[in-house]
Amino acid sequence: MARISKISQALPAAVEEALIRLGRNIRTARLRRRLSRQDLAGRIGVSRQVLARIEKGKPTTAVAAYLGALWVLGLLNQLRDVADPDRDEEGKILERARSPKAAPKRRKMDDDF
Amino acid sequence: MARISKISQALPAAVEEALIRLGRNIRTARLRRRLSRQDLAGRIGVSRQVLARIEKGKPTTAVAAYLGALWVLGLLNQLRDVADPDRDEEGKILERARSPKAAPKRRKMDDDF
DNA sequence: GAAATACGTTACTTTAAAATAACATATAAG
DNA sequence: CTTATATGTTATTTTAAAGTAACGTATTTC
Repeated sequence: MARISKISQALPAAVEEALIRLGRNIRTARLRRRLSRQDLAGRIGVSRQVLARIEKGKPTTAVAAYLGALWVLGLLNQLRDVADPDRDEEGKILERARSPKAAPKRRKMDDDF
Repeated sequence: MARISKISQALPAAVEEALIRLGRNIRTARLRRRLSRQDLAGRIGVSRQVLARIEKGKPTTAVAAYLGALWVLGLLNQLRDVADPDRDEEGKILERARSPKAAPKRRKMDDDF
């Protein structure tokens, strides 16, 4: 980043929580696998300091570092469904409400005699 | 970032795919909600150029920007389970194998006559 | 006790991320 | 046709992210 990026200054509480939880989870998964910070960081391709920041949930760290950690730990697949359009019920409703494309027209038109 | 951060240079294919999919999903969710880039970016607290990078799945963008987008779109909750220790079956197995704490000891010891 | 390892913290340097602005085109609205 | 909006692209400046190194302490291993 750089230039503060307002988002990282005034971080929504929900985002901060999500980051801290994610970092903690990554740490737990690392310890269970008996990997040192140096080890995991090396496999991800970052320095051990960056991994330390990830485990603390630092908001300004590159997304690829987080995902790389998940990948090395074999947990990346759990990200597949996140924001999946098929599961976005609210979004689907909004879209339907907007474009009634191919409404189940019954026969011709005005056949509601 | 800065200083290249090896991770973003030689990005594992799986991570790249995950990022591209995530960006595409964010874009889809935005369009469904009839939000312009400017709009969504403003609510996240980043410039519209940064949102454009997110939707392209740029690996070097701050994790908070991605999560902020999910948050504004109401999709952040889907991240709760990612890397959840309770769901990390592999990790749990590894941990159990290491510390046989309270192994279901049958009665005393050496009672396998 | 000595040596090795893990991890936390700090400081410094290098590099690029993000903000901002200015330009473009495409499309929708008037 | 004109205007407004949305998006894409590029360039410049500012700022801090990441690498690196050097400290520290705690724990483990010999």
